[in-house]
Amino acid sequence: MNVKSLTIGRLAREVGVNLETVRYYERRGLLPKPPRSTSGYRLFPAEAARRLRFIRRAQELGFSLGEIRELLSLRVASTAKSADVRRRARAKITDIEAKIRSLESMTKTLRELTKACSGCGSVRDCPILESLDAGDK
Amino acid sequence: MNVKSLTIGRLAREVGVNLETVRYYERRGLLPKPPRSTSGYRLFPAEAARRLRFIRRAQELGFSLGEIRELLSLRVASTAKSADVRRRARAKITDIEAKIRSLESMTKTLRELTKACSGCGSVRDCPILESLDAGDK
DNA sequence: CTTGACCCCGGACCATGGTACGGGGTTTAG
DNA sequence: CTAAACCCCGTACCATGGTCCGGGGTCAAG
Repeated sequence: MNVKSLTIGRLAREVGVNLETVRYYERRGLLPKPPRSTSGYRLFPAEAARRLRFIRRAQELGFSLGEIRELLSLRVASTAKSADVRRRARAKITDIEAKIRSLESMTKTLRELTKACSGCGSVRDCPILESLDAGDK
Repeated sequence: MNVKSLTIGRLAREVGVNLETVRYYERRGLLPKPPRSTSGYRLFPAEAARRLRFIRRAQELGFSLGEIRELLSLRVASTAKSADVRRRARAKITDIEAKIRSLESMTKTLRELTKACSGCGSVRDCPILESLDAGDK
């Protein structure tokens, strides 16, 4: 209450997730355990909302909760050596760049598809459709 | 056997997935039902392997099997109107571009993190760590 | 001081995406 | 011709990521 804290219900509504999901993430260690009011209510700091949004965004990008925990731990690992954090961050960068390349090859193919089909009447006449799964890096 | 077909086991090994997974994808409509030998064995065309690799890659990028089926259907929808395929392809392009932007904001933050920390001895001294979840688009 | 909205917790339940099992036929190398 | 290796199918089981339930306490408005 001292600064500007959120109850679990407010937090969940603000971010647009189920209340139970917030508790679940806390159990799984993705959200730090918040302080409690005298009656036991969770009092989340405002930044918990940013963290929660980050988690959801990362999930949509194909990261598992375990991987997301790793990503988040990069900013929290106060005991780890800087060199270790850098190494792990670089590994993540490499992973993410591979994802970006895959996604770019998908959009490229899809763009060719929409362009090449502009003139066709029926899709069965479009040979370009054959190429969609060819984008192996 | 006529052209160059694969048994389910060969296909699975070639792509590096479990044999049961191939059957599962067939049930879910992600792989077209292959012709069968007289004794009932599946005889997959060589391109099934490409399709299977596409599926796995798309999964790593956060697409559900349902979404992947939609992506794949763009090249197969022989009854659909070209205009419809174009519309759906454009929608997918928009989705994918949003993913790319999210991933880019992640790598950007991670890169700042590795750069800014180059001089720090211990991570607790690095204020830049605070920024990791700030990349809201 | 009650009523409705909120919170607590543990445990049951659910959907997705597989993976394993097991009884039975097939194929192929020796 | 036989054993190993493969394939068939249906069904059961599993992990992940939630979601719901229900009995009970709490808080704020009227």
